[in-house]
Amino acid sequence: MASKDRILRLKEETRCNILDASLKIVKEGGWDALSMRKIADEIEYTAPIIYEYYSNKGAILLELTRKGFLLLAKQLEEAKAKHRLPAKQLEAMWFAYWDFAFAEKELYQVMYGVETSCCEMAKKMPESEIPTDLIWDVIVELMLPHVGTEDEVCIKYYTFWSVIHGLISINMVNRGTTDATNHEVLKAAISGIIRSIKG
Amino acid sequence: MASKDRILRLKEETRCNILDASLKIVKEGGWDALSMRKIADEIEYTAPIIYEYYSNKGAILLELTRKGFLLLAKQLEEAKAKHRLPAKQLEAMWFAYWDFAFAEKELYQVMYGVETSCCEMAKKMPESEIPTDLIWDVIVELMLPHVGTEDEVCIKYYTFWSVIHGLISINMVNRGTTDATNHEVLKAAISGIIRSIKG
DNA sequence: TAAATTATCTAACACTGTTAAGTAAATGAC
DNA sequence: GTCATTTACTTAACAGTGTTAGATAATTTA
Repeated sequence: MASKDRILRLKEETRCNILDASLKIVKEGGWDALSMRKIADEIEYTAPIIYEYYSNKGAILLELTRKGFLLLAKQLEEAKAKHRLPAKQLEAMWFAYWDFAFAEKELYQVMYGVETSCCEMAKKMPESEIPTDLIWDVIVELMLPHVGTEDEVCIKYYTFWSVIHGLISINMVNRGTTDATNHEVLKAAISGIIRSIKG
Repeated sequence: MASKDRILRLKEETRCNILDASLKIVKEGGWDALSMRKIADEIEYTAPIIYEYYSNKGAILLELTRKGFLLLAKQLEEAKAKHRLPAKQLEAMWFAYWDFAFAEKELYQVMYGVETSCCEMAKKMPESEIPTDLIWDVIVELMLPHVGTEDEVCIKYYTFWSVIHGLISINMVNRGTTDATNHEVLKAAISGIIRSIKG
């Protein structure tokens, strides 16, 4: 029967509408703003209907996560296709990764567990700058006798911080790697950056 | 009056107990498990009492964040004090930073917006490995004619991923740096790692 | 002892995710 | 066509969340 097909198509469309509505809500008000009732409002149903399509809220997040990975993969492939040399491809791919993170900020957040909601004021907390300053000072000293500019120190500091914080969050949120690999990555990165400062 | 002092001391103690109770709850059940009523239970009061000490839940998180930064700073200083050469100091400080993140996992999470709760299954999602595989392949190719071992590729992959994901999350959650600095860090890191692969 | 202040709790509001039960609409069989 | 069954959808509820207002008990002050 053709009506069966039509109904199946409508169901599939609603499944898709739920995801679209969710992403819309999140883009407007952040992940905290996402609720089953708001999704229902958006698709003009009541909340329990959503459970006919997704077993719970987590399943919706999971589906968005999946879509995120597929979109990221597509953009990585496109970036790769624009070059022939592996070195150029790799560079382009990581820049594509970077661009994806900010173009699809909300997807990136749910894919890799990056919080933004909580404690907006933590940015302005003076205590948060103490660790920064401590390390900053040592970088300055390491540069001596050359007196590094603000920018030079800043770049080195963020390079350090990024690689270490990145490795930490990857291990906390996603499936990280082995302790041995972690240590190897850390050691090599730190000594590499130190060399790049001294040299 | 001495009783005034005693009361003030008791109040200060309760303020502290609230933080201790919060951290205990979080360590037992993660950040999602933290609620005003559970904190109240723990300190043997009812929920509204907490609002006499902290204006809202966010203020408690903020205070824990502050304590986290101070503890991290202390450990960085201790690590620094163990060495004389700036290079050795820097190395020791970043390793101390690493250790802090896992020893005080819950504090690190709230300090730097690292989620763990949501989507535990996302780790096992096959789609999450597609971007990894795409980049992995290019790293392998870049190593040619030398055929890199699993470990060699893994270390390079995680080095790339860490620095880029780290820079992204720092910019999303904490106060990042300028676009120019970001770009500089990215460019230098990527070409640095590529050089370390080829050389 | 009486009044005023402080400490604490109960009850409520508006939310959240989720489930069970009920109702209306469409579909099936005859 | 009518009747029974299934499907679609809603309302109501439960247990939980952060937060506030108002009532009550305890303590301090006069």
